[in-house]
Amino acid sequence: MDLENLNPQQLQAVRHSEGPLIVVAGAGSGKTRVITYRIIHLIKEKGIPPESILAITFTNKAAGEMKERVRNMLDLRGAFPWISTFHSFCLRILRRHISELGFSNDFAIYDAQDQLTLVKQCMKVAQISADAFPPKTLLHHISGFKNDFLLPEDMQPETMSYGHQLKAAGLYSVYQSALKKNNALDFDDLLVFTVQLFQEYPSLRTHYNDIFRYILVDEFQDTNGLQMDLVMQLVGPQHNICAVGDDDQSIYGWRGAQVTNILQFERFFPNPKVVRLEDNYRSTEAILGVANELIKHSPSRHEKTLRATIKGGEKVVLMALPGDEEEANWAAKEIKKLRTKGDRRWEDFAILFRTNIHIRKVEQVLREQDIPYRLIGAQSFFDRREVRDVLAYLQVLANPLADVALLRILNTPPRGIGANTAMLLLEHCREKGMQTWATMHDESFTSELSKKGAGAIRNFVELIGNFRQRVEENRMKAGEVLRDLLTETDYLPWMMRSCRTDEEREQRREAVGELVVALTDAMKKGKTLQQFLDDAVLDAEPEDEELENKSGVTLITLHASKGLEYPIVFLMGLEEGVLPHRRSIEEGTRDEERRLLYVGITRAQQLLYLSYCDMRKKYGELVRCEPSSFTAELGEEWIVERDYLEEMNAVADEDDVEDFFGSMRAMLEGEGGQ
DNA sequence: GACTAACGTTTTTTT
DNA sequence: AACGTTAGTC
Repeated sequence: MDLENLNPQQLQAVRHSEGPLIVVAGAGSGKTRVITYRIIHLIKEKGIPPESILAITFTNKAAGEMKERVRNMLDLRGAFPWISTFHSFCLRILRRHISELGFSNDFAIYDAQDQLTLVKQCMKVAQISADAFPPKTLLHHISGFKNDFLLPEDMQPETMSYGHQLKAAGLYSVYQSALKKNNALDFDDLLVFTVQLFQEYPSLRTHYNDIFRYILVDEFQDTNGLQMDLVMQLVGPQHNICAVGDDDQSIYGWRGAQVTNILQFERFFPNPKVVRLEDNYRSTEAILGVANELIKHSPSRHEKTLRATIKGGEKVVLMALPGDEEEANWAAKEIKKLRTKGDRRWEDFAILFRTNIHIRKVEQVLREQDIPYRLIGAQSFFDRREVRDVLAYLQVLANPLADVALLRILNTPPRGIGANTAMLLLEHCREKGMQTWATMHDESFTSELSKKGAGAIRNFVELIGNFRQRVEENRMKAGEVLRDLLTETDYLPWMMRSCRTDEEREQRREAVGELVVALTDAMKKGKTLQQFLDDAVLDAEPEDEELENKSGVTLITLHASKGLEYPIVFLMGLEEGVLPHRRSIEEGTRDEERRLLYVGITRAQQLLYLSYCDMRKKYGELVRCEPSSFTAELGEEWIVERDYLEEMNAVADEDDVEDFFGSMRAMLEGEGGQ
């Protein structure tokens, strides 16, 4: 293996083998390379069996990339390191062992929307007003409890002072038993139950300790308490843990991430070897100058400075604009100009924003200007209504207890089971403590209904039963069965009828078509319906090769941009209230917003444009904006401030002169002609 | 029960 | 501006 192109620090990290290792890796310091080389080094030079290496990342994208890189450097058949996200790792453990905790192994996973639906249901049961207590907030608190590994029975309401958290503590057990009744786990549960499993069954823990001799965790600054617990459990007595991260890039505090996990790593794993990667190979000196200047304002951090290996570079532009429309148009124009003059590809550009909502304006302008773009993350494929409907059908086929899914499709499309019947159904379930599916078979329930209602329920039960059987009988044809189902239930025609425009119709048809193809593919790969649904929830990016290969300008949120890099970056919306976000200002988490900006800046390789507006549309209304307070923290050395309006006026003046001569010429020519 | 129109609410970031 | 919820009508 060729280690010569690594710098001394990188080499140290790669070569270290026994005992805890922490790699503090600044942005663009070749972190991914170190991780990959380290894995390869362990296997090839130290003779470690690949399957005893576990690498954990936060996103599927990162996991996928790591797998890809390792695969390219390793021509192993069969044995391969286990590389996955925290959540999918836990999922695999739980699918095998969760029965020990009294759950059935075919549990469903609830995503954010499912969780919200369930919380709303629970709040109704517990008679909590959704007006006084926003369901989202309660859910957020429940998630907070879970991230601290607090179970419902650990709640101590008397220690809680304020209303929302207190209410959430009360709701927690209701929510948790509702999940259990639905045979479902939410995202956090995947971790909670795994930690619980290892806690209650030490032999199981030892078993996995024996399997995983070397553990590597990427983006360590983003681990929360629960994830730290899991890491501690997984790391056996040998303490062969390699944690890689950068406290300056900690941007998931709102999800319970604790920077102390990396800042005080030695508290968890004594006497770690510490390696710092401070040489940046990604960005110009100018871009790094701005980044370093900004992050100096960040309190309590590992002291470090990113050193530029690429000297000089164009100054970073800080542009003032009158409005968001102009901002988007300006970027579009600049991109077009740079592409032709600078011989760039569309893929070289990225537009970064604080929130998804802001991306829409840019998207619209790019479409108008015929600039191809790829939207990352924003409205995920799996968030589309028709996709969720179809997945709900599949979930009901896969898992008879999937109540949230069942209720979603109960009357979608309308089949005579209206609000009344649904209400009776729910009440009956609650009274008898029965599952929805079982209740629909229950004589004492159906006899309560009108003749019409009872008939509708009977038809529905028959329909689902019928298709469940058909899927069971022929897995390979699951795609076809799904298509039949959507036709026979009138779902597809019904949905098409409800579309207002042809474009919408086409999009929906496509989405459903893609889903059918994806299902068929998954079945061909030998996956179960269960696994297909797992992938849909946990890896919510569309598994769409077309989008992967699609060329174009990247539109992406700051959060989603972490770990990525682009030659030219436009970072928009540097306004007080946007970045830092209004909520962050209220909650006092400005420091995290600064790091978010830092992450954004360090994505840029060659050119960086920062911009802010005077006015921006908010809730469909024009609102005045202040430049972000962060703009004052960027230093002056590498910044050039520009004003769009002034430049336009200057250009207009030039145009006027041009116009004057033009009309003179026309006049003279006109005279000459006479 | 199904459909429509008006109303009110929403917005952080992700597995 | 866009979405979900609700009240009112057939």
